Amino acid sequence: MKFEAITIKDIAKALGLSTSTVSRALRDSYEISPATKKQVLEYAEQNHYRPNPIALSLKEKRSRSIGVIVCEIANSFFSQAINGIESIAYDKGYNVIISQSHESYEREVIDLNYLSSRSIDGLLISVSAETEDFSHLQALHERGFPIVFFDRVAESIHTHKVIVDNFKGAYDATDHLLKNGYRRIANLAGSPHLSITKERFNGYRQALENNGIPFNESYIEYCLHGGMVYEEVENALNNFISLEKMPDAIVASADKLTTNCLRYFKTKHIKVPDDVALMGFSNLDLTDLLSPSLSVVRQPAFEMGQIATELLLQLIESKRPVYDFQYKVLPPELMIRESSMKIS
Amino acid sequence: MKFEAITIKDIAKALGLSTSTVSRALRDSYEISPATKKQVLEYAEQNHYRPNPIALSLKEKRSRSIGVIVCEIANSFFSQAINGIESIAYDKGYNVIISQSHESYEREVIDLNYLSSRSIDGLLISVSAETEDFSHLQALHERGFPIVFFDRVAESIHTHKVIVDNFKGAYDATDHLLKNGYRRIANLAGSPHLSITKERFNGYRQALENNGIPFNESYIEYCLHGGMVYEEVENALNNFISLEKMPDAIVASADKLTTNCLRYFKTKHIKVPDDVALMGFSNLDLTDLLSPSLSVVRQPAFEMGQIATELLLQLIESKRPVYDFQYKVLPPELMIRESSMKIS
DNA sequence: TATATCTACGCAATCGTTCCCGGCATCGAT
DNA sequence: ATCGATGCCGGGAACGATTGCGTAGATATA
Repeated sequence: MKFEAITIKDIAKALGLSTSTVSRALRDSYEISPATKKQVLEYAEQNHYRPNPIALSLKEKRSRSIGVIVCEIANSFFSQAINGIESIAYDKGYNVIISQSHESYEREVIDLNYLSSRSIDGLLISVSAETEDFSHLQALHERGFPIVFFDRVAESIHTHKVIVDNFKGAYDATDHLLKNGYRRIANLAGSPHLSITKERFNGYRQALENNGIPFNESYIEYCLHGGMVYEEVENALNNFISLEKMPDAIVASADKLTTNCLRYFKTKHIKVPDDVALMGFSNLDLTDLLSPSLSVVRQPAFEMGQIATELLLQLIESKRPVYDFQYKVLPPELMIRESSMKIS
Repeated sequence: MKFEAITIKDIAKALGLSTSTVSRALRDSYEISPATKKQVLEYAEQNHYRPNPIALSLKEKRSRSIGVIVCEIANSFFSQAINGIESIAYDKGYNVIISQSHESYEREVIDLNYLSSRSIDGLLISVSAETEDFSHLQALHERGFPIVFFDRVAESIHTHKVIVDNFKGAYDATDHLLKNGYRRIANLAGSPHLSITKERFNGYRQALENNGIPFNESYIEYCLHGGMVYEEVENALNNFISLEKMPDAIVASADKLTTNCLRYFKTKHIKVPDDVALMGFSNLDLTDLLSPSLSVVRQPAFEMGQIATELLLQLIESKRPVYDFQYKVLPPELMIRESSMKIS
């Protein structure tokens, strides 16, 4: 099925004018007589003329659209971040093209190639859990392509980055559990390749240390797919509960880890927080309705999306190369509920 | 910051060839000598040459991208549907551009104008809760632009549509509540403009009728924003509980209605299902972890996205106008849990 | 040797739009 | 009457890639 839209040429032919005149009339140029303008404008209106954005992109060498690569949009944190991205992009007249890596490195590379071949003016990315090698991004960045990282960043690439204070988030969560009497606190961590996993682990560890609790190697388990696959959470938790000294509390380092953790305990009839307390990173809107209601570390996802987009557009619209990159760190928010209640 | 990518012209100039030769060499044409091909291919590889998709779009009069308009991506049903859309589009080499209407008619019109001005080859849409007037879509459709509706359809527009059997979903949910002993069943409905709201209401009403229960006008409340705004759910439920004969069960017709309903009851310390049972449409992955766990009508969102996309691509790639449109109705799935337990 | 055939490339148009450059009227001033 | 200014408009190149057609030069055939 062909959808042939009207062009400036069609208008010119119909009205016996040149394309230049029509173009100028449509852009309200002073060089065109009011009569001609009126004629052109009316004809364009009647025939639903819309400038072809593709032709404009070709001429202007910009598409006025930005690409976004995240692991999953069906993840509260990312869908909220995307809302933030969209809110800014929309205001500035940019289109947003979203791709999902589904936590796969291979897919991330494909998405990147797809997007970067000049159909987007810049990229916002939160790397996949599998990604260890950042050379695909590095290469693009070196050739001057605008890239801004948010949440999961590539430390080796020197550009704008927007993250939450993951150290503080994990520190505060762990500290809160300690204050509530828990002593054997485990860390259910995401992919070891991710910057956020390391930062969160460091916060967790520092809180233990500051409270005089020695770090126990068997109290950390990594989930390569960040909790996307239930079995990997199941295995990790099986390991925890089969320890002689089973943990009495868990700090989960990602959204899916937190909820799948709860699902595991429910399945195994392990009571939260009586048998084991739970506190995790999550941006779900429903954590207050869960059973038990979940104590969480919440990230300002919407704001992160907004700030990252502002930085990207700034990069895109800058006349000269930018070397002064920003590293924005936003505060997380602790929301205390039932799952981390004081030990009785 | 400018990102100037290499073009076929640059290669031609560097190698002392014409652009035609370079183009043909890159496409492995038989007309080009092996030596030249090798030279061109190597130079292109070294300099990261990628064909400019915008130039190709201009020439081929197609962008190989499709637009999607939904109310919110931060909604399980839609994010799952988008995953389905993406899975098919990706396989067929199409880009997906997502826009959110945020349940606003005005925003939907803007999104549509933005997308339709030839930067997309076709559109998948689930209309906003506010939308009563479909002329913006009608106009586009009449001019031959490929459109496929899913979930929330415009009845008056004759094109492919993919929905779930909303009547059956609501019928079965209501019937289930009746079988479990509930008699005063209310319907917390979404926007009265939406096709799905009407279909679900009809299912609800028919189930009552078939079980010999008269329909009570005060047992239906509409929420114009489909539950997006908590206050509107609050008002509706305030009306229900202030009735002399308060409902003993509620059928909620949308995701946000269902969860906000639960939130309301939790806030008011109304016990579910002891004081009032709850059953709703929802595609959340966490309904089993809520307190109480929720009985829901689940839609095959992923499959809906896939089917809608297949139909759209079929429309886009069809050589001649299509007049034989499909109306796919998929079965919903009832998931029974605690919130609709048998009356004791 | 003259003609036909084939190889390997270049020219130019095309997609829709913008914009520089130019040009033809008309008008007022000298 | 001539000149400059101004108003109004058209021609054509450019953006990047593809492709039908033309053709120079080499080789093969008669």
